[in-house]
Amino acid sequence: MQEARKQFFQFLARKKLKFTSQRGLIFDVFWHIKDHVSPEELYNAVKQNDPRVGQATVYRTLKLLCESGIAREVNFGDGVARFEPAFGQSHHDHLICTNCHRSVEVMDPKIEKLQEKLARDHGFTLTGHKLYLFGICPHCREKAR
Amino acid sequence: MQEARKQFFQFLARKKLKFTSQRGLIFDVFWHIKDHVSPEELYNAVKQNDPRVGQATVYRTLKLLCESGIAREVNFGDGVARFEPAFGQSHHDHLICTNCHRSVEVMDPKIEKLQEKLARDHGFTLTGHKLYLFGICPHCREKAR
DNA sequence: TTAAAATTGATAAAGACATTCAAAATCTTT
DNA sequence: AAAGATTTTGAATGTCTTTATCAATTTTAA
Repeated sequence: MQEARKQFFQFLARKKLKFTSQRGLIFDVFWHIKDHVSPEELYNAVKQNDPRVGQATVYRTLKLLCESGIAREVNFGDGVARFEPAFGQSHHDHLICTNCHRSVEVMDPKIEKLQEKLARDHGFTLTGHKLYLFGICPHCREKAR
Repeated sequence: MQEARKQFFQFLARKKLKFTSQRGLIFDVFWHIKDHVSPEELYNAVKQNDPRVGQATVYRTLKLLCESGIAREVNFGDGVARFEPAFGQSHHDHLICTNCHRSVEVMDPKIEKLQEKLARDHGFTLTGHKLYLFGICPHCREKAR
């Protein structure tokens, strides 16, 4: 059994939540996609495996996945929440093309360090952050010419 | 007349949009608050000056304020859009307490520079960014003990 | 002043997500 | 393994934010 799956089950056990086939299925489908999905996209993917699963269950399970550290919510500013695998994935931020809306995962340890320091300087204990860089990707810039 | 107001009017003129009393009032109230406001908060504040203004107009004007560079949208992840003055204000990001939801404006030129570089390294032309730092503020940490 | 065009406000609509609740599934105890 | 307690589920409904519609009004250019 994969590490992530185990972690999710352990989380459920710790919280005294029940292990249902729906939760297992939603985890599997989510984990298999390996990309950002909106709740609706995930719901559609899950339905292909079991059409009887309701979308409320997908929303509920997505919340559990986040709480257990398996998923992470990202928000590109288009009014739709998106979720991506967080467990075992190295942390990263997003560089988003405002033209074609595609995103690239980026990461700079120096920025992370400075964020820590910035928070500390204000007396905060940093628990997380979200950084979105918006710009025009090379592809769109090329096309614009 | 204030600089910001002038900029807003010039924006309207440039876009061949009309100068209405509502737009003037919404600008004034927004500018006077000098803090993040949700559309609803702004709507309520505007109503105190003129109860006949509709909330659709507030939403519409808020969009214009953003387009004209007067306002900037921020999103603390609580499902409500918030807007803050952007004109004449130096750029900053937000450090948000996940416990009491209060926010502090922060800024680090080194981080800004590194963001530029990060985008450039991926061939992107950076047009903007949003950075949210989440943590526990000194006040809440103290109370927790 | 008048006509063309944009704007307004009330209302309805859309869209994402949360809640409700009876039925079903899971877990615990025996 | 049966029963009882408890949680979860799915369908429907509700809520909340934001957007669209449209007739009436206001602004602006001529």
